Amino acid sequence: MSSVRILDIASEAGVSRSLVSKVLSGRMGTSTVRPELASRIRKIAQARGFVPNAAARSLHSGRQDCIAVFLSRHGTEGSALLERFLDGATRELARAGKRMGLQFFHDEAEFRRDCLAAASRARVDGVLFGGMPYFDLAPALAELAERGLPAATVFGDPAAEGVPNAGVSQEAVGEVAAKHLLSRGCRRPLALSSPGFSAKVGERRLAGFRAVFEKAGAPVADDRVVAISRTYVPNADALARIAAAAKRRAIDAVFCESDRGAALVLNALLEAGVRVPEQVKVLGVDDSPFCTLAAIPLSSVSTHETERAAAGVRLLDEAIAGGAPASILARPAVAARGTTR
Amino acid sequence: MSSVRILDIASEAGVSRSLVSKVLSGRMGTSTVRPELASRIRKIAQARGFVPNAAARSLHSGRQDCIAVFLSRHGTEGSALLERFLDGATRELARAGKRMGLQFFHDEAEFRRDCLAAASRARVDGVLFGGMPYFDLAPALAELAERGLPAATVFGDPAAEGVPNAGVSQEAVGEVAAKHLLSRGCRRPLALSSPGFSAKVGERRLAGFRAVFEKAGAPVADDRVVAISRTYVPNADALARIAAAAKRRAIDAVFCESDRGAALVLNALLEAGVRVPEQVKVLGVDDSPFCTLAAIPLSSVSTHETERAAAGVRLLDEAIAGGAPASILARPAVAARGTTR
DNA sequence: TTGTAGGCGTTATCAC
DNA sequence: GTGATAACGCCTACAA
Repeated sequence: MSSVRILDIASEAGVSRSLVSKVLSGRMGTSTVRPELASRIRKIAQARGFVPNAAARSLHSGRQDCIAVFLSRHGTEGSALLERFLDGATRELARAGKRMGLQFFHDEAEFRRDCLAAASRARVDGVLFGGMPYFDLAPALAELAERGLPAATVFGDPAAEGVPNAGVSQEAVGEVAAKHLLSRGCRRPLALSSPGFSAKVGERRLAGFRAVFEKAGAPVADDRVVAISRTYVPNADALARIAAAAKRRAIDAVFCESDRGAALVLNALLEAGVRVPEQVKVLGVDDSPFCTLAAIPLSSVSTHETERAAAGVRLLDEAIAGGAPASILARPAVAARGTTR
Repeated sequence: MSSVRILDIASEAGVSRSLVSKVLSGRMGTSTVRPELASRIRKIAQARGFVPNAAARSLHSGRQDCIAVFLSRHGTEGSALLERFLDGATRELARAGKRMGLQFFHDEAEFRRDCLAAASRARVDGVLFGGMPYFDLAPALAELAERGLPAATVFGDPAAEGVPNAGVSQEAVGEVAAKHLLSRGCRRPLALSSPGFSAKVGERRLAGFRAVFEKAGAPVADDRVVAISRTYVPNADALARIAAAAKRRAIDAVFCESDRGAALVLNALLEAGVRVPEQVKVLGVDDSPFCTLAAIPLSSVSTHETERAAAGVRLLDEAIAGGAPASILARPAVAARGTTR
């Protein structure tokens, strides 16, 4: 019932525990074994389904083989952002046989109370952050560093100096979006821009977007940039103005900073009798699962969340191993669907 | 840098390790301490930020304080099912200071290769299942039992005898849906029914649905039941037939077994010029986040995934502690929105 | 080529 | 009231 130990295998094989340990780990040190004895030991271990006790191994190694994973849920409902993050992260963790202490948080208070309290070297080897933070994590990251806990982030932009991040170029998000719309013949795009969080995500995406259109000889005038709130969703007022602009043919595309926003824009356009994509094309960001369920399947810029999460785990592992890994930057890509056909 | 140990506190307080351990754990056994000494010890521990070493504690207790969480992703993209599951499960795990080994799987092969291999008493104390399984898990559960690993499931229906489940009454899903539509004046509903998995989820939801309408004197004729595939999504053909039925006023409501399906039905109806909800009401199941993003906000039956996941963790904990917890059954509830206004 | 001894940090039993 | 000691299972330097 209880697990098989090295001692059990040693007894059955009539050898010492150390020999079994060495043979099974493959690290013989200064020792040697007769090949036949080694294979007999391995066979017994296999037959009895030996798996090393995680706690004992951790106690010896001084590692917990467990990382804390803190995910901000801010503005992520339905975007599958977290699900994709976890898909990538767990794949990488499972490969390494590591465990995790997963916690979600919605705001700073919750973060300090529930998450930070659980981050100790006596429980985890490091901390991985994901989701969409909307408060400054720098102080928390400094506190973790003080506790000797390595950290890594999977955010669009790095959260603090010295903390490796598996990010995505925000300028590139705007650039690939613009290039895609240009290739579809758009010349008068409207861009929804949110202030985002401290790193000015929105501004930089917008900058990339505008730069491409500018270079193509079709600069995006200020009256075709609509500021939206931090929730990345345009309000009724903004939607009405967008629909009106579309009706009078002042715009031929809408680039939204989120799929939620894009879905709402799409609905508003259709309701106003605007034909999508013939008259106006719509492009979102995140490549959310519900894109395929929209009245017209929604095109969207993917920021490769799954792959970045896996990369984040690897960055953290490097840091835990004592390295000083550099942040990485993923290239976004457009998933083209009905709204930009 | 490295964590503070009991030994460190004992040195500072000028007492033995055992005394510190007893005082901090509050389990004094046959011992006693002077209150002032106890509080001095506690103060030192607090000041130095003492957190017991998880590995050492596990080694002593024989527990890993870690559970395996295996989530089937089958048919869950965008439904937020997994996200909600994890929200509930992690909250409960964090409360108990437990870790988890999370793994996603898509099919049986992946499950056997990636998940089952990681389930050992030497690594985890038990196994929790969630998501939507679409193959028979009974053999796997039997194998876990053989390994002495307790298991619990968070499925609609129990997956195997003797494995506690935090479920939801499938009949009740149909019942609350029917009652809701009845209360909105519907008398000629159409029901989309999928074969679901082995436990005949679809049939039982349908049975509950029909029973309520039958009792209300408006039985659901067979020609108003449309069978759909296991993916819970109607194909183009089915959508066309539904729209046609709606146009000739043969139906006044559509009850879908999933929000994905409901979203597609809604789109098909609107495209065919059917007014929703005036002419036909639409009701889904799962209360997915994208419900609020549909052309008309989608009403949906919630099966309380978050709460059930938390309950699942508690069931598993009971089983790990040696108990034989009974399965529980949640009552679904309707989240009423635009499509059943 | 094989075995012994000791330590990782915590807890529980028992002796003082 | 307090402390010494052994045990959990694994790993490794060192002895034989």
